[in-house]
Amino acid sequence: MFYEGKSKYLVAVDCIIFGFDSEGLKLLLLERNFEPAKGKFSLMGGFLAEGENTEEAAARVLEDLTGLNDVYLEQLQAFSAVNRDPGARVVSVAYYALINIEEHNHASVEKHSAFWVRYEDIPELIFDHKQMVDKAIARLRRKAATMPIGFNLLPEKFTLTQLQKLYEAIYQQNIDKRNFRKKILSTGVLNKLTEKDKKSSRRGAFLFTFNFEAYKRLEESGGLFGVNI
Amino acid sequence: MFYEGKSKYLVAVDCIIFGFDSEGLKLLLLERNFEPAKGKFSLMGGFLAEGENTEEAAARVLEDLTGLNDVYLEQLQAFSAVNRDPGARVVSVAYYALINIEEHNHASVEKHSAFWVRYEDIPELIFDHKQMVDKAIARLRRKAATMPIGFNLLPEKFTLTQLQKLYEAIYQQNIDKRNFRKKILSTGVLNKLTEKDKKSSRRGAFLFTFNFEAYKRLEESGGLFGVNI
DNA sequence: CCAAAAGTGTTTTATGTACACCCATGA
DNA sequence: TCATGGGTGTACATAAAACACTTTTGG
Repeated sequence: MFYEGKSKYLVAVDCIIFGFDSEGLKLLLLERNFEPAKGKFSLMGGFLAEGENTEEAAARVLEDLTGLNDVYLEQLQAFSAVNRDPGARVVSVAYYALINIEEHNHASVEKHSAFWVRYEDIPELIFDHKQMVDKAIARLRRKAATMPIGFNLLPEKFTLTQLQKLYEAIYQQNIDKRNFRKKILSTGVLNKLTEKDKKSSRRGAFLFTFNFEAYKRLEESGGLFGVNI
Repeated sequence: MFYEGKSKYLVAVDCIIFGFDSEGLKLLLLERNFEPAKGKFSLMGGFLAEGENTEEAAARVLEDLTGLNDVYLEQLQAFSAVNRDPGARVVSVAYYALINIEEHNHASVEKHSAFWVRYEDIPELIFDHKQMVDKAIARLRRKAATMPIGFNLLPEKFTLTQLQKLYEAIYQQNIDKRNFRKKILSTGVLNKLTEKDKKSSRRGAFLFTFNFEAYKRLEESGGLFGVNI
């Protein structure tokens, strides 16, 4: 038989979980309370179970940790270096997730001894998890430049200033306010509400929601920027 | 022990092998001479062996098939649907490769009952291989728009017309000759030789080689197109 | 009345796009 | 001498980037 004699491997998923709040872009990390690498910092992961695919495994791990389902989840790639995990040969498929940091279940996070850390302050991570994070941020930057996926990191209603701060956090650079507004409004993916958010200023800032239909149209037409040959 | 009781899986690699010649963009496919799906068409694949990572496995599979090593090889992603392979549960990591179609070993290819097929004429493929091909072409298009990776598909020395035909094949659309030359030459990644290729015209066309140093510089500065926020 | 954030337009520059003719050569 | 592919430049349109002031309002 064709498959006989072939080696089998443990298959894991690891999740690079991005969040965003007033302090900036953050990652959800674990302090491992088990061997190997107990006490070190890592991404949240888990093993693939028989009845699920890796995306389902990642979603399961994510829901277990944050209480959230239906989050933005995208596969990065597989990591398969022979000794990447010193405890056993494990092939890991990395996923990155964008979640609304306000909505997650704090109790679940604490139960796992997980914590949010600013992107600028990421500690040393075990195995190849740093490499996964670097790939994830690169992917997020590329993706956010062509599609407005950043909305997944914000509450349902948000101000343009919040959205701009998010983009500034993702790209780690300042953006001109006028140009940013011009550009993002020209895409038509935002609905302006009559409601204002008065938390951050006396004058108040208009709230916006995300327009999913416009997003789909944008996606079909190839994104914010067409492919220039 | 942490890893105990976890299921293990067969891990495969599948290669989407792109080639290019005067007829256009092509894919190297196999007619399977073994079950399951004997007689159907598929990508070239193989199982992960214990001492190698998936990239090495893909390179091994590729060298076995084409006689080529040191080819452009990039991971697409893992495919892990539970029933993707009806013969067994197999998690497959897909790689796409860009090879110089003239240089491959024809004997090896024939030995595997493999054959080149034009991108426009791809037959029905087994399992999720069509999905892999679709992802691969999308990735190739995106990548080729930002980095001049197309050179991997051409001989060492090539004419601008050849290069343009390659881009036209990748994007399946015509490109204006003057604009294409302006743009590609402005990147500085081409070395113009004094030598001419006289095969395709009486006048002859100047040959170019690829400038790897300029490529690296371009890569560091974020590609042909910067990220527009 | 003032501090603090919200909101708004115009000019300049760079990049992309459309478009048509002459050149060199071998047969 | 002519058929064939090689090679070139300019004008227009669109998009990005730079840049500073006015508005609102709660304290």
